[in-house]
Amino acid sequence: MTKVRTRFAPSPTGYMHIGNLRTALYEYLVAKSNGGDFILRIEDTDQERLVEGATDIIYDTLKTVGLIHDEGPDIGGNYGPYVQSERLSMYKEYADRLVDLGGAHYCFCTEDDINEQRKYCEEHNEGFKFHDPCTSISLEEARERIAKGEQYTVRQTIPATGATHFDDEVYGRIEVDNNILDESILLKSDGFPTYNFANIVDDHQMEMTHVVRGNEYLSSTPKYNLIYEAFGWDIPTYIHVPPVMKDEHQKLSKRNGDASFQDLTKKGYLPAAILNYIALLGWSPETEQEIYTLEELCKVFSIKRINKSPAIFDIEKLTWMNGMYLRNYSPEAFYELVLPYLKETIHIECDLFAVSQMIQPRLSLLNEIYEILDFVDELPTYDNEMYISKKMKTTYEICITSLTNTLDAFDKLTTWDHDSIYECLKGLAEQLSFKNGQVMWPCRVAISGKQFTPGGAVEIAIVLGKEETLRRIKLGIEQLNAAQ
RNA sequence: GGCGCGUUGGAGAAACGGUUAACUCACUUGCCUUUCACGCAAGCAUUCACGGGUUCAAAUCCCGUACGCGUCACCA
Repeated sequence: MTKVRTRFAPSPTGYMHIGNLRTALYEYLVAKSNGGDFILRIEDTDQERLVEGATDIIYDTLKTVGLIHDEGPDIGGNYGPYVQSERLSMYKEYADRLVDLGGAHYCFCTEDDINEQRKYCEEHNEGFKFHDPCTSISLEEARERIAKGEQYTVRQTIPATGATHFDDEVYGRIEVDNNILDESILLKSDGFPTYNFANIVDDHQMEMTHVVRGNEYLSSTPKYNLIYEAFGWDIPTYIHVPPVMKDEHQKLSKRNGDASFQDLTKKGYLPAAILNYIALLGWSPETEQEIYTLEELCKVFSIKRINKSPAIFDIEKLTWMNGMYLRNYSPEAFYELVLPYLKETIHIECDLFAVSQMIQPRLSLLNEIYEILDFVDELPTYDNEMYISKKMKTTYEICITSLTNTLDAFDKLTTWDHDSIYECLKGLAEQLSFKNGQVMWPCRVAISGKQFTPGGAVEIAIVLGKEETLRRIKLGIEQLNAAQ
Protein backbone atom coordinates (compact mmCIF):
# COMPACT_ATOMS: atom_id res chain seq x y z
CA MET A 1 0.00 0.00 0.00
CA THR A 2 1.22 3.48 -0.77
CA LYS A 3 2.00 5.77 2.09
CA VAL A 4 -0.73 8.19 3.06
CA ARG A 5 0.13 11.80 2.35
CA THR A 6 -2.02 14.79 3.27
CA ARG A 7 -1.38 18.46 3.05
CA PHE A 8 -2.43 21.63 4.73
CA ALA A 9 -2.43 24.32 2.07
CA PRO A 10 -3.35 27.69 3.52
CA SER A 11 -2.92 30.98 1.76
CA PRO A 12 -1.03 33.54 3.79
CA THR A 13 -3.74 36.15 4.08
CA GLY A 14 -3.73 36.90 7.80
CA TYR A 15 -4.08 35.15 11.08
CA MET A 16 -5.12 31.55 11.51
CA HIS A 17 -8.80 31.14 11.95
CA ILE A 18 -10.47 28.30 13.73
CA GLY A 19 -12.05 26.60 10.74
CA ASN A 20 -8.70 26.55 9.02
CA LEU A 21 -6.95 25.13 12.02
CA ARG A 22 -9.55 22.41 12.29
CA THR A 23 -8.93 21.46 8.66
CA ALA A 24 -5.22 21.29 9.41
CA LEU A 25 -5.96 19.09 12.40
CA TYR A 26 -8.02 16.66 10.33
CA GLU A 27 -5.35 16.59 7.61
CA TYR A 28 -2.82 15.78 10.27
CA LEU A 29 -4.98 13.12 11.87
CA VAL A 30 -5.78 11.44 8.59
CA ALA A 31 -2.06 11.19 7.87
CA LYS A 32 -0.88 10.21 11.31
CA SER A 33 -3.63 7.75 12.09
CA ASN A 34 -2.48 5.91 8.98
CA GLY A 35 1.22 6.23 9.55
CA GLY A 36 1.46 8.80 6.80
CA ASP A 37 3.08 12.18 6.20
CA PHE A 38 1.64 15.62 6.75
CA ILE A 39 2.84 18.30 4.37
CA LEU A 40 2.63 22.07 4.55
CA ARG A 41 2.23 23.97 1.31
CA ILE A 42 1.77 27.70 1.01
CA GLU A 43 -0.71 28.80 -1.63
CA ASP A 44 0.21 32.31 -2.56
CA THR A 45 -1.00 32.58 -6.12
CA ASP A 46 -3.23 35.51 -5.31
CA GLN A 47 -0.64 38.22 -5.07
CA GLU A 48 -3.20 40.84 -4.18
CA ARG A 49 -4.28 39.20 -0.99
CA LEU A 50 -0.89 38.44 0.46
CA VAL A 51 -0.35 39.71 3.97
CA GLU A 52 3.09 40.20 5.33
CA GLY A 53 3.99 38.00 8.27
CA ALA A 54 1.09 35.68 7.61
CA THR A 55 3.37 32.78 6.77
CA ASP A 56 5.08 33.09 10.15
CA ILE A 57 1.70 32.97 11.85
CA ILE A 58 1.04 29.70 10.08
CA TYR A 59 4.35 28.22 11.22
CA ASP A 60 3.88 29.46 14.76
CA THR A 61 0.36 28.17 15.10
CA LEU A 62 1.14 24.72 13.79
CA LYS A 63 4.13 24.52 16.07
CA THR A 64 2.47 25.64 19.29
CA VAL A 65 -0.39 23.31 18.67
CA GLY A 66 1.87 20.38 17.85
CA LEU A 67 0.80 19.82 14.26
CA ILE A 68 4.31 19.13 13.06
CA HIS A 69 4.70 18.81 9.31
CA ASP A 70 7.03 16.34 7.66
CA GLU A 71 7.70 18.47 4.60
CA GLY A 72 7.29 22.16 3.99
CA PRO A 73 8.87 25.39 2.82
CA ASP A 74 10.88 25.76 6.02
CA ILE A 75 12.17 22.20 6.27
CA GLY A 76 12.18 21.06 2.65
CA GLY A 77 11.38 17.59 1.37
CA ASN A 78 11.50 15.59 -1.82
CA TYR A 79 8.54 17.25 -3.47
CA GLY A 80 9.45 20.92 -3.28
CA PRO A 81 9.30 23.70 -3.70
CA TYR A 82 6.44 24.00 -1.22
CA VAL A 83 5.45 27.54 -2.05
CA GLN A 84 3.25 27.96 -5.07
CA SER A 85 4.83 31.17 -6.27
CA GLU A 86 8.06 29.21 -6.66
CA ARG A 87 6.37 26.63 -8.86
CA LEU A 88 4.94 29.02 -11.42
CA SER A 89 6.69 27.80 -14.56
CA MET A 90 5.26 24.36 -14.02
CA TYR A 91 1.63 25.36 -14.16
CA LYS A 92 1.84 26.86 -17.62
CA GLU A 93 3.44 23.72 -18.90
CA TYR A 94 0.70 21.59 -17.46
CA ALA A 95 -1.95 23.94 -18.77
CA ASP A 96 -0.57 23.62 -22.27
CA ARG A 97 -0.46 19.88 -21.89
CA LEU A 98 -4.04 19.81 -20.75
CA VAL A 99 -5.01 21.75 -23.86
CA ASP A 100 -3.24 19.13 -25.97
CA LEU A 101 -5.13 16.42 -24.15
CA GLY A 102 -8.43 18.12 -24.83
CA GLY A 103 -9.21 18.96 -21.23
CA ALA A 104 -8.83 22.70 -21.73
CA HIS A 105 -8.69 25.39 -24.38
CA TYR A 106 -7.27 28.85 -24.92
CA CYS A 107 -9.71 31.68 -24.37
CA PHE A 108 -9.41 35.24 -25.62
CA CYS A 109 -12.51 36.69 -24.03
CA THR A 110 -12.18 39.77 -21.91
CA GLU A 111 -14.03 40.44 -18.70
CA ASP A 112 -16.27 42.77 -20.68
CA ASP A 113 -17.27 39.95 -22.99
CA ILE A 114 -18.30 37.87 -20.06
CA ASN A 115 -20.19 40.69 -18.38
CA GLU A 116 -22.08 41.33 -21.57
CA GLN A 117 -23.30 37.76 -21.60
CA ARG A 118 -24.21 38.00 -17.96
CA LYS A 119 -26.15 41.18 -18.54
CA TYR A 120 -28.02 39.63 -21.41
CA CYS A 121 -29.01 36.67 -19.28
CA GLU A 122 -30.18 38.89 -16.47
CA GLU A 123 -32.27 41.00 -18.81
CA HIS A 124 -33.87 37.94 -20.27
CA ASN A 125 -34.32 36.37 -16.87
CA GLU A 126 -32.18 33.40 -17.72
CA GLY A 127 -29.78 31.72 -15.38
CA PHE A 128 -26.29 32.84 -16.27
CA LYS A 129 -23.77 30.38 -17.51
CA PHE A 130 -20.86 31.55 -19.54
CA HIS A 131 -20.74 30.12 -23.04
CA ASP A 132 -17.24 30.47 -24.26
CA PRO A 133 -17.10 31.26 -27.99
CA CYS A 134 -13.41 30.36 -27.92
CA THR A 135 -14.26 26.68 -27.62
CA SER A 136 -14.71 26.67 -31.37
CA ILE A 137 -11.40 28.30 -32.18
CA SER A 138 -8.99 25.80 -33.64
CA LEU A 139 -5.80 25.04 -31.79
CA GLU A 140 -3.74 26.34 -34.71
CA GLU A 141 -5.52 29.63 -34.79
CA ALA A 142 -5.31 29.99 -31.05
CA ARG A 143 -1.57 29.37 -31.08
CA GLU A 144 -1.14 31.92 -33.84
CA ARG A 145 -2.98 34.56 -31.87
CA ILE A 146 -0.93 33.80 -28.78
CA ALA A 147 2.24 34.03 -30.82
CA LYS A 148 1.12 37.45 -31.97
CA GLY A 149 0.99 38.49 -28.36
CA GLU A 150 -2.71 38.44 -27.75
CA GLN A 151 -3.78 38.12 -24.12
CA TYR A 152 -5.31 34.81 -23.24
CA THR A 153 -6.39 32.52 -20.45
CA VAL A 154 -6.64 28.77 -20.34
CA ARG A 155 -10.12 27.53 -19.64
CA GLN A 156 -11.27 24.08 -18.70
CA THR A 157 -13.23 22.33 -21.44
CA ILE A 158 -16.34 20.61 -20.15
CA PRO A 159 -18.09 17.90 -22.21
CA ALA A 160 -21.46 19.17 -23.38
CA THR A 161 -23.30 16.05 -22.33
CA GLY A 162 -23.07 13.31 -19.78
CA ALA A 163 -22.47 13.53 -16.07
CA THR A 164 -19.48 13.50 -13.78
CA HIS A 165 -19.35 12.02 -10.34
CA PHE A 166 -16.93 11.71 -7.47
CA ASP A 167 -16.89 9.75 -4.27
CA ASP A 168 -16.44 11.55 -1.03
CA GLU A 169 -15.50 9.80 2.20
CA VAL A 170 -17.92 11.93 4.17
CA TYR A 171 -20.70 12.82 1.76
CA GLY A 172 -20.70 9.73 -0.36
CA ARG A 173 -21.21 9.66 -4.11
CA ILE A 174 -22.09 12.97 -5.71
CA GLU A 175 -23.02 13.22 -9.35
CA VAL A 176 -23.80 16.26 -11.46
CA ASP A 177 -24.71 16.85 -15.09
CA ASN A 178 -21.88 18.24 -17.13
CA ASN A 179 -24.06 20.93 -18.64
CA ILE A 180 -24.25 22.78 -15.36
CA LEU A 181 -20.49 22.81 -14.88
CA ASP A 182 -18.72 26.07 -15.67
CA GLU A 183 -15.69 26.23 -17.89
CA SER A 184 -13.60 28.00 -15.35
CA ILE A 185 -10.24 29.61 -15.84
CA LEU A 186 -7.25 27.48 -15.05
CA LEU A 187 -4.47 29.82 -16.03
CA LYS A 188 -5.01 33.55 -15.64
CA SER A 189 -3.89 36.09 -18.21
CA ASP A 190 -0.98 37.03 -15.96
CA GLY A 191 0.29 33.48 -16.29
CA PHE A 192 -0.63 32.56 -12.71
CA PRO A 193 -2.74 29.49 -12.14
CA THR A 194 -6.04 29.78 -10.35
CA TYR A 195 -6.41 28.00 -7.07
CA ASN A 196 -8.31 25.12 -8.57
CA PHE A 197 -5.67 24.34 -11.12
CA ALA A 198 -2.63 24.86 -8.96
CA ASN A 199 -4.22 22.65 -6.39
CA ILE A 200 -4.65 19.76 -8.75
CA VAL A 201 -1.18 20.02 -10.21
CA ASP A 202 0.46 20.36 -6.81
CA ASP A 203 -1.50 17.58 -5.21
CA HIS A 204 -0.55 15.28 -8.03
CA GLN A 205 3.08 16.34 -8.09
CA MET A 206 3.35 15.94 -4.35
CA GLU A 207 1.60 12.59 -4.50
CA MET A 208 -1.19 13.46 -2.12
CA THR A 209 -3.39 10.49 -1.34
CA HIS A 210 -6.06 12.33 0.65
CA VAL A 211 -7.52 15.78 0.26
CA VAL A 212 -9.29 17.33 3.24
CA ARG A 213 -11.10 20.61 2.63
CA GLY A 214 -14.24 22.52 3.49
CA ASN A 215 -17.49 21.39 1.93
CA GLU A 216 -17.76 24.64 -0.01
CA TYR A 217 -15.60 22.81 -2.55
CA LEU A 218 -18.14 20.10 -2.99
CA SER A 219 -19.59 21.74 -6.06
CA SER A 220 -16.30 22.26 -7.84
CA THR A 221 -14.95 18.80 -7.20
CA PRO A 222 -16.53 17.20 -10.30
CA LYS A 223 -14.47 19.61 -12.35
CA TYR A 224 -11.37 18.44 -10.54
CA ASN A 225 -12.08 14.89 -11.53
CA LEU A 226 -12.49 15.85 -15.16
CA ILE A 227 -9.00 17.32 -15.09
CA TYR A 228 -7.49 14.37 -13.26
CA GLU A 229 -9.05 12.10 -15.83
CA ALA A 230 -7.84 14.16 -18.76
CA PHE A 231 -4.30 13.92 -17.41
CA GLY A 232 -4.77 10.27 -16.61
CA TRP A 233 -3.79 10.89 -12.99
CA ASP A 234 -4.88 9.03 -9.87
CA ILE A 235 -7.73 10.74 -8.10
CA PRO A 236 -7.08 11.36 -4.42
CA THR A 237 -9.49 10.34 -1.68
CA TYR A 238 -11.74 13.29 -0.99
CA ILE A 239 -12.71 14.19 2.54
CA HIS A 240 -14.98 17.20 2.59
CA VAL A 241 -15.68 18.53 6.04
CA PRO A 242 -18.67 20.54 7.27
CA PRO A 243 -18.19 24.20 8.13
CA VAL A 244 -17.57 25.57 11.62
CA MET A 245 -20.29 28.08 12.30
CA LYS A 246 -20.49 31.16 14.46
CA ASP A 247 -24.24 30.78 14.73
CA GLU A 248 -27.04 29.12 12.84
CA HIS A 249 -26.53 31.29 9.79
CA GLN A 250 -22.97 32.46 9.67
CA LYS A 251 -19.69 30.69 9.28
CA LEU A 252 -16.86 31.51 11.59
CA SER A 253 -14.74 33.79 9.47
CA LYS A 254 -11.86 36.14 9.42
CA ARG A 255 -13.89 38.74 7.65
CA ASN A 256 -16.32 39.04 10.54
CA GLY A 257 -13.44 39.33 12.94
CA ASP A 258 -14.39 36.09 14.61
CA ALA A 259 -12.13 34.31 17.01
CA SER A 260 -8.79 33.34 15.57
CA PHE A 261 -6.45 30.95 17.27
CA GLN A 262 -4.34 33.90 18.34
CA ASP A 263 -7.32 35.70 19.85
CA LEU A 264 -8.15 32.67 21.93
CA THR A 265 -4.68 32.10 23.29
CA LYS A 266 -4.50 35.79 24.11
CA LYS A 267 -7.60 35.37 26.20
CA GLY A 268 -5.99 32.57 28.14
CA TYR A 269 -7.16 29.47 26.33
CA LEU A 270 -4.57 26.71 26.18
CA PRO A 271 -3.47 25.55 22.70
CA ALA A 272 -4.05 21.92 23.67
CA ALA A 273 -7.58 22.67 24.86
CA ILE A 274 -8.40 24.60 21.69
CA LEU A 275 -7.16 21.76 19.53
CA ASN A 276 -9.04 19.20 21.60
CA TYR A 277 -12.24 21.20 21.38
CA ILE A 278 -12.17 21.81 17.66
CA ALA A 279 -11.49 18.13 17.04
CA LEU A 280 -14.99 17.55 18.37
CA LEU A 281 -16.50 20.09 16.01
CA GLY A 282 -17.56 17.89 13.15
CA TRP A 283 -16.15 14.64 14.40
CA SER A 284 -17.13 12.41 17.27
CA PRO A 285 -15.26 9.62 18.97
CA GLU A 286 -16.63 6.14 19.42
CA THR A 287 -16.45 6.28 23.19
CA GLU A 288 -17.69 8.88 25.65
CA GLN A 289 -14.23 10.27 26.24
CA GLU A 290 -13.95 13.95 25.38
CA ILE A 291 -10.55 14.96 26.63
CA TYR A 292 -7.77 13.89 24.29
CA THR A 293 -4.15 14.65 23.73
CA LEU A 294 -3.04 14.95 20.12
CA GLU A 295 -1.40 11.53 20.39
CA GLU A 296 -4.63 10.01 21.64
CA LEU A 297 -6.56 11.66 18.84
CA CYS A 298 -4.23 10.04 16.33
CA LYS A 299 -5.13 6.66 17.79
CA VAL A 300 -8.89 7.06 17.86
CA PHE A 301 -9.50 9.28 14.85
CA SER A 302 -11.53 7.80 12.04
CA ILE A 303 -12.67 9.43 8.82
CA LYS A 304 -15.89 7.45 9.08
CA ARG A 305 -16.95 9.43 12.10
CA ILE A 306 -16.70 12.86 10.52
CA ASN A 307 -20.10 14.57 10.43
CA LYS A 308 -21.92 16.00 7.47
CA SER A 309 -23.73 18.84 9.17
CA PRO A 310 -22.36 22.21 10.26
CA ALA A 311 -21.24 22.65 13.86
CA ILE A 312 -21.59 25.83 15.88
CA PHE A 313 -18.52 26.94 17.75
CA ASP A 314 -19.50 27.10 21.42
CA ILE A 315 -17.12 29.22 23.43
CA GLU A 316 -18.78 28.07 26.66
CA LYS A 317 -17.84 24.48 26.09
CA LEU A 318 -14.33 25.46 25.11
CA THR A 319 -14.13 27.42 28.36
CA TRP A 320 -15.27 24.40 30.31
CA MET A 321 -12.74 22.23 28.55
CA ASN A 322 -10.00 24.74 29.22
CA GLY A 323 -10.89 24.50 32.91
CA MET A 324 -10.59 20.74 32.72
CA TYR A 325 -7.12 21.08 31.27
CA LEU A 326 -6.14 23.57 33.95
CA ARG A 327 -7.35 21.25 36.70
CA ASN A 328 -5.52 18.30 35.22
CA TYR A 329 -2.15 19.99 35.59
CA SER A 330 0.02 18.74 38.41
CA PRO A 331 0.34 21.35 41.19
CA GLU A 332 3.91 22.07 40.15
CA ALA A 333 3.16 22.39 36.45
CA PHE A 334 0.17 24.56 37.18
CA TYR A 335 2.32 26.82 39.32
CA GLU A 336 4.81 27.19 36.48
CA LEU A 337 2.00 28.01 34.09
CA VAL A 338 0.36 30.71 36.16
CA LEU A 339 3.45 32.21 37.76
CA PRO A 340 3.81 35.01 35.19
CA TYR A 341 0.18 35.97 35.73
CA LEU A 342 0.55 35.84 39.51
CA LYS A 343 3.60 38.05 39.43
CA GLU A 344 1.73 40.54 37.35
CA THR A 345 -1.19 40.61 39.73
CA ILE A 346 0.36 40.22 43.16
CA HIS A 347 3.13 42.43 44.43
CA ILE A 348 2.93 41.88 48.16
CA GLU A 349 5.07 39.28 49.85
CA CYS A 350 3.27 35.95 49.90
CA ASP A 351 3.46 32.28 49.04
CA LEU A 352 2.62 32.23 45.36
CA PHE A 353 2.57 28.47 45.23
CA ALA A 354 -0.18 28.44 47.85
CA VAL A 355 -2.04 31.02 45.79
CA SER A 356 -1.76 28.88 42.69
CA GLN A 357 -3.19 25.92 44.57
CA MET A 358 -6.03 28.06 45.78
CA ILE A 359 -7.07 29.16 42.31
CA GLN A 360 -6.45 25.94 40.40
CA PRO A 361 -9.89 24.39 40.92
CA ARG A 362 -11.70 27.64 40.16
CA LEU A 363 -9.91 28.81 37.07
CA SER A 364 -11.26 28.21 33.60
CA LEU A 365 -9.30 30.88 31.79
CA LEU A 366 -5.81 32.15 32.49
CA ASN A 367 -6.91 35.73 32.07
CA GLU A 368 -9.36 35.41 34.92
CA ILE A 369 -6.41 35.46 37.29
CA TYR A 370 -6.16 39.25 37.19
CA GLU A 371 -9.72 39.76 38.33
CA ILE A 372 -9.86 36.86 40.76
CA LEU A 373 -6.84 38.05 42.71
CA ASP A 374 -7.18 41.80 42.34
CA PHE A 375 -8.03 42.17 46.05
CA VAL A 376 -4.68 40.88 47.23
CA ASP A 377 -2.58 43.96 46.56
CA GLU A 378 -5.23 46.40 47.59
CA LEU A 379 -8.46 46.08 49.50
CA PRO A 380 -11.29 47.19 47.20
CA THR A 381 -13.95 49.54 48.49
CA TYR A 382 -17.03 47.56 49.30
CA ASP A 383 -20.52 48.07 50.58
CA ASN A 384 -21.62 47.02 54.05
CA GLU A 385 -24.46 45.14 52.39
CA MET A 386 -21.91 42.48 51.66
CA TYR A 387 -21.77 41.55 55.32
CA ILE A 388 -25.36 40.43 55.19
CA SER A 389 -25.73 36.82 54.16
CA LYS A 390 -29.06 35.08 54.28
CA LYS A 391 -27.48 31.69 54.17
CA MET A 392 -25.05 32.41 56.99
CA LYS A 393 -27.71 34.34 58.86
CA THR A 394 -25.47 37.31 59.53
CA THR A 395 -26.49 40.74 60.74
CA TYR A 396 -24.43 43.89 61.27
CA GLU A 397 -24.41 43.20 64.99
CA ILE A 398 -23.17 39.67 64.54
CA CYS A 399 -20.50 40.83 62.14
CA ILE A 400 -19.23 43.53 64.46
CA THR A 401 -19.09 41.08 67.34
CA SER A 402 -17.38 38.47 65.20
CA LEU A 403 -14.83 40.81 63.74
CA THR A 404 -13.99 42.43 67.05
CA ASN A 405 -13.36 39.06 68.59
CA THR A 406 -11.50 37.80 65.53
CA LEU A 407 -9.21 40.80 65.62
CA ASP A 408 -8.39 40.07 69.19
CA ALA A 409 -7.89 36.38 68.69
CA PHE A 410 -5.76 36.79 65.58
CA ASP A 411 -3.60 39.28 67.36
CA LYS A 412 -2.76 36.68 69.96
CA LEU A 413 -1.95 33.97 67.42
CA THR A 414 1.70 33.05 67.36
CA THR A 415 1.63 30.78 64.36
CA TRP A 416 0.05 31.88 61.09
CA ASP A 417 -0.83 28.76 59.20
CA HIS A 418 -3.97 27.02 58.03
CA ASP A 419 -4.59 24.87 61.09
CA SER A 420 -4.02 27.52 63.67
CA ILE A 421 -6.16 30.11 61.90
CA TYR A 422 -8.93 27.64 61.25
CA GLU A 423 -8.98 26.35 64.82
CA CYS A 424 -8.93 29.89 66.06
CA LEU A 425 -11.99 30.92 64.08
CA LYS A 426 -13.82 27.71 64.85
CA GLY A 427 -13.14 28.08 68.52
CA LEU A 428 -14.39 31.62 68.37
CA ALA A 429 -17.65 30.51 66.85
CA GLU A 430 -18.16 27.99 69.60
CA GLN A 431 -17.30 30.51 72.24
CA LEU A 432 -19.75 33.07 70.86
CA SER A 433 -22.40 30.43 70.15
CA PHE A 434 -22.30 31.42 66.48
CA LYS A 435 -22.41 29.18 63.49
CA ASN A 436 -19.04 28.77 61.81
CA GLY A 437 -20.26 30.85 58.91
CA GLN A 438 -21.18 33.73 61.14
CA VAL A 439 -17.52 34.13 62.00
CA MET A 440 -16.00 33.06 58.71
CA TRP A 441 -18.24 35.14 56.48
CA PRO A 442 -17.60 38.57 57.97
CA CYS A 443 -13.92 37.79 58.22
CA ARG A 444 -13.75 36.88 54.55
CA VAL A 445 -15.66 39.98 53.55
CA ALA A 446 -13.51 42.26 55.64
CA ILE A 447 -10.21 40.97 54.33
CA SER A 448 -11.22 40.59 50.68
CA GLY A 449 -13.92 43.17 50.13
CA LYS A 450 -15.39 40.85 47.52
CA GLN A 451 -18.55 38.89 47.03
CA PHE A 452 -16.74 35.90 45.62
CA THR A 453 -13.21 34.93 46.45
CA PRO A 454 -10.91 32.14 45.35
CA GLY A 455 -10.72 30.74 48.86
CA GLY A 456 -12.29 31.03 52.29
CA ALA A 457 -11.38 33.36 55.15
CA VAL A 458 -8.55 31.09 56.25
CA GLU A 459 -6.84 30.79 52.87
CA ILE A 460 -7.07 34.48 52.21
CA ALA A 461 -5.74 35.36 55.63
CA ILE A 462 -2.71 33.21 54.97
CA VAL A 463 -2.05 34.87 51.65
CA LEU A 464 -2.37 38.37 53.08
CA GLY A 465 -0.25 37.68 56.12
CA LYS A 466 -1.08 38.47 59.71
CA GLU A 467 -0.35 42.16 59.64
CA GLU A 468 -2.42 42.98 56.56
CA THR A 469 -5.23 40.73 57.78
CA LEU A 470 -5.44 42.58 61.07
CA ARG A 471 -5.35 45.91 59.29
CA ARG A 472 -8.25 44.98 57.04
CA ILE A 473 -10.33 43.62 59.89
CA LYS A 474 -9.86 46.87 61.77
CA LEU A 475 -10.96 48.76 58.68
CA GLY A 476 -14.00 46.52 58.44
CA ILE A 477 -15.01 47.17 62.01
CA GLU A 478 -14.63 50.91 61.50
CA GLN A 479 -16.68 50.82 58.37
CA LEU A 480 -19.46 48.88 60.08
CA ASN A 481 -19.45 51.11 63.12
CA ALA A 482 -19.58 54.23 61.00
CA ALA A 483 -22.79 53.03 59.47
CA GLN A 484 -24.51 52.34 62.75
C1' G B 1 -32.84 31.05 -10.12
C1' G B 2 -29.90 26.21 -11.48
C1' C B 3 -27.05 22.63 -9.06
C1' G B 4 -25.12 20.45 -4.49
C1' C B 5 -25.32 19.56 0.77
C1' G B 6 -27.65 19.62 5.44
C1' U B 7 -31.96 19.30 9.36
C1' U B 8 -31.93 14.56 16.61
C1' G B 9 -33.24 19.26 23.21
C1' G B 10 -30.28 26.22 23.79
C1' A B 11 -24.89 24.06 21.83
C1' G B 12 -21.68 19.61 20.46
C1' A B 13 -23.62 14.88 19.56
C1' A B 14 -24.72 8.97 19.99
C1' A B 15 -27.93 5.70 17.67
C1' C B 16 -26.56 2.55 12.06
C1' G B 17 -35.09 -1.26 11.58
C1' G B 18 -36.72 -3.51 17.39
C1' U B 19 -36.48 -2.07 25.39
C1' U B 20 -37.47 4.20 29.16
C1' A B 21 -33.54 8.57 22.25
C1' A B 22 -26.48 7.58 25.22
C1' C B 23 -22.96 11.13 26.70
C1' U B 24 -20.81 16.35 27.24
C1' C B 25 -21.54 21.80 27.67
C1' A B 26 -25.28 25.26 29.25
C1' C B 27 -29.49 25.68 32.48
C1' U B 28 -32.42 24.23 37.16
C1' U B 29 -32.43 21.75 41.91
C1' G B 30 -30.18 19.22 45.99
C1' C B 31 -25.70 17.53 48.69
C1' C B 32 -20.75 18.98 50.23
C1' U B 33 -19.05 23.63 52.33
C1' U B 34 -16.17 29.55 55.76
C1' U B 35 -18.28 32.69 49.85
C1' C B 36 -17.45 31.15 44.92
C1' A B 37 -15.65 27.24 42.35
C1' C B 38 -14.40 22.06 42.29
C1' G B 39 -16.71 17.37 43.30
C1' C B 40 -21.18 14.41 43.80
C1' A B 41 -26.53 13.44 42.83
C1' A B 42 -30.92 14.52 40.23
C1' G B 43 -34.05 17.20 36.62
C1' C B 44 -34.22 19.06 31.58
C1' A B 45 -36.44 15.90 23.69
C1' U B 46 -43.54 11.30 25.22
C1' U B 47 -39.89 12.66 20.62
C1' C B 48 -35.84 12.87 16.29
C1' A B 49 -38.02 19.90 10.61
C1' C B 50 -42.95 18.65 8.36
C1' G B 51 -46.22 15.37 5.27
C1' G B 52 -46.87 10.79 3.02
C1' G B 53 -45.21 5.70 2.03
C1' U B 54 -42.54 0.71 2.98
C1' U B 55 -42.62 -2.64 7.38
C1' C B 56 -45.26 -6.71 12.50
C1' A B 57 -41.83 -2.56 13.89
C1' A B 58 -38.65 3.87 11.52
C1' A B 59 -34.96 9.07 14.34
C1' U B 60 -33.05 5.11 11.34
C1' C B 61 -35.33 2.90 4.42
C1' C B 62 -38.16 5.56 0.10
C1' C B 63 -40.79 9.94 -1.94
C1' G B 64 -42.30 14.92 -1.47
C1' U B 65 -42.50 19.83 1.14
C1' A B 66 -40.31 23.53 4.18
C1' C B 67 -36.24 25.86 6.10
C1' G B 68 -30.89 26.65 6.31
C1' C B 69 -26.08 26.62 4.13
C1' G B 70 -22.73 26.26 -0.04
C1' U B 71 -21.63 27.20 -5.20
C1' C B 72 -22.32 29.50 -9.96
C1' A B 73 -14.85 35.09 -9.83
C1' C B 74 -8.81 35.94 -14.30
C1' C B 75 -10.47 34.64 -4.64
C1' A B 76 -8.63 30.73 -2.19
